[in-house]
Amino acid sequence: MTDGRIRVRFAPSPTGFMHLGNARTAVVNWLYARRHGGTFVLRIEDTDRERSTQEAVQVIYDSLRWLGLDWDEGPYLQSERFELYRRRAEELVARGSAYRCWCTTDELEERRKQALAEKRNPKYDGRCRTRTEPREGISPVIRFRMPDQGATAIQDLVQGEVVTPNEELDDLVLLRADGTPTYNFTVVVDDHDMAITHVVRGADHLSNTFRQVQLYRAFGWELPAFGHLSLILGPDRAKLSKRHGAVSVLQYRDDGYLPEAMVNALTRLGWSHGDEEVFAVEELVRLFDLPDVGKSPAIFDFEKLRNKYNAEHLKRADPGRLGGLLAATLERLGIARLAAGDPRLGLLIDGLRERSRTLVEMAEASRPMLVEDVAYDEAAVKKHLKAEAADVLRALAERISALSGFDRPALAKAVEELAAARGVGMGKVAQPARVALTGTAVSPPIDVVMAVLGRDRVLRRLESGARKAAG
RNA sequence: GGCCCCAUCGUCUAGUGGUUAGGACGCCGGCCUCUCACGUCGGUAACCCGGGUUCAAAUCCCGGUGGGGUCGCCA
Repeated sequence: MTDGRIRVRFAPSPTGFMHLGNARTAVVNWLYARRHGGTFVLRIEDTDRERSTQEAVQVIYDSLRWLGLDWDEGPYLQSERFELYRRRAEELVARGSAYRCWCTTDELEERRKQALAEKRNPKYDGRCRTRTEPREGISPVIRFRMPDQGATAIQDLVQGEVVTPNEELDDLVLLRADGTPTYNFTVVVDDHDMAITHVVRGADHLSNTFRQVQLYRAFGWELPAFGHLSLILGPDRAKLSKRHGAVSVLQYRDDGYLPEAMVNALTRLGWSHGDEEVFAVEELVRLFDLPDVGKSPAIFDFEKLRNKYNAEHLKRADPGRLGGLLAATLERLGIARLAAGDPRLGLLIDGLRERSRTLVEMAEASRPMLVEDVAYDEAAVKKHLKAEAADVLRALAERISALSGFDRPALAKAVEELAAARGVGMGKVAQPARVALTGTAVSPPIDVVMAVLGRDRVLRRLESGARKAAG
């Protein structure tokens, strides 16, 4: 169960927001490390200096922290390790496994286009493999000499055995003309240097893996285990991308989702545990394992995240913690500022957690009970604040003002007793009261509404409602 | 186009040769009820197609079809 030697890493490139696919990869790596008592390493792959930004690095930290995925090592920044990669590249050149190439990007682009037009494989033709003299005014790249015979096989923890012919692999660039290293090179050097035992990433990297395997061999390094997770697809069945909208992890935080719901939903793509669907993070740590992950791609079901995972985790979350989150949401939405210990928070959580699917919904549902003025819904007024309701509301106000306590049981009792005294059902009292108190026909139980509002507001709103009903 | 991967309700999935093909989200209806929810009961809906193998195939094999990934001096 515990293997301290297991080392996994999450190695995103900081080129924008962190989307659900990256998040899933991070979650799986983290769960795998935690389950096996291993080490979770964070490495930022910022070798592309054009596209990498400091803000995007911050987004990665924020996203991981929000999800609760703490890392044991790092963050390592590849941009701080360029000298190391350069030395490694020269090492390969010295061994004859890599060579300098003076072809320009324009030339390559031209050949690629032509190959595609002739329906040939657009791989590098290897014309610089034997060239030794430089070309005037062109700084060369360093290319890896890929074997062009045979085949490369990998044993993948998720995908099983996958084999590809080596003629598919072309001589990839290790170092660009400006001396900076490329992804396929740094990933191998770093995974080796950082003693990564399990490389777990998205299946979009599967075809790169064959190239990387050849790099490991050229260096004479031991291979890590690989696990390629099938991709998360958008509703159109294409790889999840910006086009699909609402795919940034932090967007879910802002939309009122709980991180554990997110982790739960992401983990359940391709993985299951009998008929159980809702898991606490600790349960996932105990139950989740890589070999149990299926390999068919999955479409992320945004509706189920909301209706099932988030709704369920909202019901299970600690009320105190939820109170804090709700307070923050109320403030952010400009609805109200409630102090941490405000007793209304507890009442709102009790009254709303089972009727809300997100924190934002909860905050919006709290609004009528927290703001100064009642916003009357015309249909609700028309239906429930009829002439005969005026009397009921005044009678209720009378009972409320006579109350010595102002807690939920006392308030519920006041409403029940009024209904009984009048020989009518609860609905005849509670519905007009609900509209008078909140302006709408839908709210948490009436005792909760009154407890949150407080005596003064209740009496004031009951009177306003009565006047409105009387016409 | 080459190479690689995938294929059970609309979606996430259970299933590992013999099941009335199960669960969940959604949708529809009943019950509960101060509204809305929650809960609960019931319904709707799937094994991509074609060949094999076998007494028996959603399960194994082959082919097809469909979908996806990848083919950068991006990661």
